Amino acid sequence: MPKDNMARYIILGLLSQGPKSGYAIKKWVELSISYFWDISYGQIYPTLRHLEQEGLATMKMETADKGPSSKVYNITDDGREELRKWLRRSEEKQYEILLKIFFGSEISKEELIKKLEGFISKRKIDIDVLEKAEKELRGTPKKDPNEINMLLITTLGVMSYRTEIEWSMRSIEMLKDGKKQKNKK
Amino acid sequence: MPKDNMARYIILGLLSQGPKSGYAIKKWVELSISYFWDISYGQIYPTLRHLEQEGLATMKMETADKGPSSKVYNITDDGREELRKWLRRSEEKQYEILLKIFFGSEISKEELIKKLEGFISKRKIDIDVLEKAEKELRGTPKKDPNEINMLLITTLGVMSYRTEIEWSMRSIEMLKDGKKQKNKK
DNA sequence: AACAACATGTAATAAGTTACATGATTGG
DNA sequence: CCAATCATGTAACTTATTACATGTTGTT
Repeated sequence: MPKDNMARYIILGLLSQGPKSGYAIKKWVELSISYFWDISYGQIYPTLRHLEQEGLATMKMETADKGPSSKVYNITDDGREELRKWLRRSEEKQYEILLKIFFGSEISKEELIKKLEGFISKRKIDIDVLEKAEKELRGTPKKDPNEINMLLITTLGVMSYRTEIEWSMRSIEMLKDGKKQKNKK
Repeated sequence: MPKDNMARYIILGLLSQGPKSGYAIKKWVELSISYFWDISYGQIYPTLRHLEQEGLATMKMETADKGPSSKVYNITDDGREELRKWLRRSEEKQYEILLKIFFGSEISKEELIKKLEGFISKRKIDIDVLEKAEKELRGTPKKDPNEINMLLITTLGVMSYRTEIEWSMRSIEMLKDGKKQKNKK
C-alpha cells in the first residue's frame, strides 16, 4: 500500500503544472499552499530523485541565463497517471481534499464537484458533533476553569466548518459556470 | 532546545484538566481537538511513560468498577510548570495557538488575549499576501487550465483567515467579559 | 458464543525537520 | 567585496503511523 506520502503528490502535482527544479518547487509551495501544507528541502530533493527512478519524472540540467544551473524535472505520462490515481482515491487526511482541488485540473470537473459534495456532507456531520459537544459544555454547571477555553475552540471549529461549506458550495457553482463559459462569447 | 513535540503538550494539557489514562486521553483528543490535531496510541503510551520518568506526571493503577483496570496519570507541579512554559513560548506551527487557547486556563486571560491579538495581526498580513496572489492569478491571460483550481484554494484561504480574525475578536471580547462576570451576580 | 468497547503496549516503518555543507551568481 | 538569492544536497534526528499482540468486561 502506497501510504500517504503527501510530499510525493504535492511535487507530482506541481510538476504537472510545468517543469520545475527542487528549489522552484519549494518557492511554489510557499507561495500557493503554505497556508495549509508545507514541505522541506529534506523531502523535496530525495523525492525528486525517487520519482525519476520510478519513471514518473525526467531530469534535465539547465544552465539558466541568470543564476547557477539547476536540475529541472518534467513529469512523464506515468507520473501524470500516478497523480490522477491519487486524485481519484478517497481522502484520509483532514485537508487532503484541498490539495486535490488545487491540483485538480488533471481530473474532470464533475469528479471535483463530487468530492466537494462529499466534503460538504462530512462537514455537516462534523458540525453536529461539535455542536453537541458545545451544548454539553454549556449545560454543565461544573465551574471548570477551562470551560471558556474549550468553548472558544469548539466555536472556532463550527465557524470554520461553516466557512468551508460555504466555500464548497460557491466552488461547485464556479466549476459549473467555468464549464458553461466555454460555450459563451 | 525542546523541539516541537506537540503530543507531549497535548497530553500534559489534558492531564492538567484532570487525571486520565492513555485510553482516556485518546478519547478526549477525538472528542475535543481532533478537528485540528490528532494523536495515536503509539505516541500516547511512550510519552506518558516518559513524562513519568521526568517527574512531570505520576502513575497509579486503578481498578475500576467497570471494565479492566487502567493506569491513571496525574500531572505534577513540575508538569504544570512545563505546560505553562510552553503556553508562554511563541508559536511556530500554524495552529499551535489553538492548542494553547484550549489549554489556556493555566495562564492568565491577559496573556491569551495578547496571543490572540498577535494572531489577528499575522492573519491580516497573510490575507494581504493571498489577495496579491489572487490578483496576479486573475490578471494573467495565461489560459492555464489550472487557474480556476488555484483560485478556489486562494479564495478558501482568504475566507478562512477572515473567519479566524472574526473568531479571535469575539474570543477577546468573551475573555474580557468572563473576567467581569466574576463581580456580577 | 460473539461482539463491541475498554485498556495497554511495541516493533517496524515512514515521514518530516533541522542543521549543516557547498558553491554560483547578482545587485548594490 | 559583501549580502542576498539561487541552487543542491545529506546525515542525524525527531515525530508519527501502522500493524500487530494481548487480555478484560459488558451486552446481546
